Amino acid sequence: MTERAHSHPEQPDLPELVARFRRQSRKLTGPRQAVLEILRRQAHPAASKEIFAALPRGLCDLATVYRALHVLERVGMVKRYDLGDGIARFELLPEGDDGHHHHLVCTRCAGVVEIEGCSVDEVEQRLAAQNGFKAVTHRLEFFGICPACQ
Amino acid sequence: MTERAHSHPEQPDLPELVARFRRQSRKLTGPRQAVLEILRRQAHPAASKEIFAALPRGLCDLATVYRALHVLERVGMVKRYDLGDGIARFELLPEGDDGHHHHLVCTRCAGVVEIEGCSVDEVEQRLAAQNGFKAVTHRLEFFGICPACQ
DNA sequence: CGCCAGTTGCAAATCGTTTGCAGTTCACAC
DNA sequence: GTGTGAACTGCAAACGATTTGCAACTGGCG
Repeated sequence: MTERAHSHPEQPDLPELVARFRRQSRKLTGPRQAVLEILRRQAHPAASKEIFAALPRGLCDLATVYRALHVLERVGMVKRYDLGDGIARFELLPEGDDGHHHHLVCTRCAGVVEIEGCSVDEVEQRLAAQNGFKAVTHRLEFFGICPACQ
Repeated sequence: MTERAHSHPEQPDLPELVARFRRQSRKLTGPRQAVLEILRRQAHPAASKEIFAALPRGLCDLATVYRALHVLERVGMVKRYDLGDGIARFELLPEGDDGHHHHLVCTRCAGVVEIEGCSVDEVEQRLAAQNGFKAVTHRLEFFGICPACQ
């Protein structure tokens, strides 16, 4: 399963991303720019290692990719997803968007379908009220077997 | 946050669990029985290490706890949860129940509230139909700040 | 009572991720 | 430009959860 269905119809271009990053008063280095460029082309959450592998050979160390992803997450340009295997995956975040959405993951081939919209918000509200919690959010991912794997 | 709210009102007793386990044609050993006994007393998902720590000192190796939990999971007596930190947690499963439910986790103190019921099933159905997926399930956990931590 | 597949302890191995440290470089000041 | 210091990077070692190889051990059936 490799389809890149209806997702991120219009990824921002590199210059725009770079500008956004600079606005956060961060140093724009080769590795960071390259990581942004890779993320820009991903239709689905990408693991650190995948990003590393997609980088021009030897551009930088794996540790640097991890550090770059942390910075990008901290400044809100990237969102971390946990798709159920213990591997962190990252997606570029549109400016000013919290990027809240979910995924449908094939448990056979690990293929991913992006799900737009989220209907759990009311539940969230109710839970917060009932339990006195603040700042309630949620993590929701779907798993199943995709057509190709059945 | 340590409250053990409205959860598992009636945990099965040890003999019953032991019988269930035996029915799966597994060897009932000291460590396994002890792990069941610990799980029986948990109101919330417990990490392998917590279970290990709660065991009579020196009863068995940590590796054995991991192995026991795997067996219990395989025979459907225990369910694994991922509460967002990279640590597996386990809850005893009532017989014949798939134990599907969710949790509300405090991001400050890691306290857990058990959530009963689940309203995502219709969404699940729709996703399966729309994407041609089979056997669709989901993983949903809520995070927030509990009253005591605010 | 004996056997042996299933279990266990122990230590070493994995795997994703993080970190200490010394050397390098970006971005702003002059 | 050129200098400078804070940020950044490479490398290798450290980490923490979990798994595994292997030899010794033990439930539970015959």
